[in-house]
Amino acid sequence: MSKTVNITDIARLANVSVATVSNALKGKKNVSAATRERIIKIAASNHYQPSMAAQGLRTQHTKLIGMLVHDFQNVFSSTIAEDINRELHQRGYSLVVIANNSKRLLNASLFDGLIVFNYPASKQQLETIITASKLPTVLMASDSQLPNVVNVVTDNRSSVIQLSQLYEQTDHKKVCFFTNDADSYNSNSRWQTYHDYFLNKHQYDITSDTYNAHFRSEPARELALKLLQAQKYNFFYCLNDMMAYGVYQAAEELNLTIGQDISVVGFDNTQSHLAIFQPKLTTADPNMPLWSKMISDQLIDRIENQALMSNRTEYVPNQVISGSSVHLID
Amino acid sequence: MSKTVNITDIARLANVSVATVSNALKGKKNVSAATRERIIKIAASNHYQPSMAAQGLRTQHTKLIGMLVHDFQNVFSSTIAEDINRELHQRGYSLVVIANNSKRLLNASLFDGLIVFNYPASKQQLETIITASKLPTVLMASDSQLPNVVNVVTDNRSSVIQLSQLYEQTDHKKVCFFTNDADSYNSNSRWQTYHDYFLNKHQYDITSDTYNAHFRSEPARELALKLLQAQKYNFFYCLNDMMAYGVYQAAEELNLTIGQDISVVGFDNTQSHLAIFQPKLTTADPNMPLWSKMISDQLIDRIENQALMSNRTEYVPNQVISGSSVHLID
DNA sequence: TACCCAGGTACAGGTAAAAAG
DNA sequence: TCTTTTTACCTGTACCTGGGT
Repeated sequence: MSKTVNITDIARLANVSVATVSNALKGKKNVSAATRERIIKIAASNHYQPSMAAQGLRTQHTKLIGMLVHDFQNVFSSTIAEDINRELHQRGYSLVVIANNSKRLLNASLFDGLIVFNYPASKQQLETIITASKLPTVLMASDSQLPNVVNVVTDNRSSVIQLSQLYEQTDHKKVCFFTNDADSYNSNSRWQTYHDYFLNKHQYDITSDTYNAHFRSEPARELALKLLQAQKYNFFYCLNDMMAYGVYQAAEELNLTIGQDISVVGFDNTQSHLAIFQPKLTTADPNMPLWSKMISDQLIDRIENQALMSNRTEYVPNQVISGSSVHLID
Repeated sequence: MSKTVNITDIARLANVSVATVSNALKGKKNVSAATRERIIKIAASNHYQPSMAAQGLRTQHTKLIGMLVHDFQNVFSSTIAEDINRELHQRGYSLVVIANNSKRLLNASLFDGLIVFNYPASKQQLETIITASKLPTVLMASDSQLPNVVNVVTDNRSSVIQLSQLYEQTDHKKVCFFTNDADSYNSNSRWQTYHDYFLNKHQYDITSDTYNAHFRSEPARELALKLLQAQKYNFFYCLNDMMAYGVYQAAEELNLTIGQDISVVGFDNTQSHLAIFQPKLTTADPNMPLWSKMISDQLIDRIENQALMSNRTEYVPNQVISGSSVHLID
């Protein structure tokens, strides 16, 4: 393991001071063109790379953005990390993804900013972590009011309303709703909108037809199995796609045809390289590219321009994707 | 954004030198119990966290392991990152996942070690990156001979032989092989074993019945569609599961029943939260928990014990999972 | 006086080793 | 010997000084 070459080595090789090397490589203008050329050449041929630790220590920033995920596995089948990474990279930042059990890194002045994705801690716990980290932060599924936090969330409302309207175009009138735990932002915000819509438009309170399937497919499958066998419902509003998948499985087991015998809608347009909704699921697409861009922009604004430190919430417009999982009458 | 509290602040509050604070918090024994107690209490109540940059700069290590992935999406669809993360965390290291375009971090003395997962660069390019980084490295799909590299790879040979033997138990004798590009370690090593087996056991050279579907499902689907329509083959040896999925799709489009009309085997036991092989695919399971443990152990040995710097390759035993995707005769 | 270019120095926040009480 | 402090150091960057034109 040969010693890493540092700025002192380059200075010696170029017969200049370390300050001049630093100035030359950082593009400062108090260096003659000739000297700069020479230094750059020497640095390159010796594969010199400044130490992040030294740089970070001196400048107090690292150009590193941390993305905290609950665990690496379960996190996404979506492209979100990839999209955010691309946006940040374009702006000169690097994204690093860390899991739950590496929270210590958040308080170690390693990152310039923080993105929290799908983190299933309670809002309270999450806010403790963020406050301790003192980092400018973007939350992707929250309505936190912390001052250094921007919430960039999918605009649940408009899609839920569109999905609700399908109820008026089908003869499947026995509707139920599959939700997540009580502290889930997306579950709450979607459910509330469904609730208000059905109450106002149809004088119907959906509360007693709401079931918590934890945003996961297996609990949804079991629940749907029971409910379908009892013939209690024929329209399943699932507040995310995973649960819709559970309903698909249950239907298959009971030889029911989705879009014919029962209707199902999801949310999130969760895609997987393997796999698939057959027939195509009607769901809401969160517009990942735009979402990613808004996240990056908001976060970098916070980092580079402390003026904007007030809390805010940004809504990412999304769009309903029509499949054939709902039985429409004409 | 309040100033982060540093070791000097704690020293002042505790009326001791910074060295004593450092010693107390790091568990060094040259500090009295009373002083240590007091310092720990003060540090905790002020949420003091040492700066990684300063620590890393001084000690020349960070307890950070970088995992380089081609893109985030395909890593997170398996349990491997999560498994490795758990192992490393137990040993006092943190895993951070970075993508392709953050390679600059590898040369910045940020990581103590490097894990490369499924990185589709040529062996040559990969070795350049690793050499430049000067980091102890574990490769998960390679037979690189670099001195600071350990290859921890799935033991393709034993599984391939077991899968080959299915040929003798079926009446689907028209076999073909779906591979990846020429520089893929797993594709090559699996194919070579198939090739040798069929040549030795059946005096049959599989070369002209080999097709590159790039380890992806879509090319495999298209290829299979053509081959099935031509009725050229009825047994598809896919060198990974993605391509097997493509064959499943093609079969469904042509109303062929897997395990009945045609036989398919895969490799890797790729699981997805959504989705699924119907009927169950016969494939090889890589034993992720063991694989993860071997990776962590090997890497940490390299980092902490420079004595072991010679190159080596470790094989992770795996196991064939029998599904019903092969039509067996009794 | 002004600018150009280079070097000296303090410093970021810790830790290891030597010195001292 | 036991504690604690002093000093040097890790590797860069920001700022200031100063000679030359």
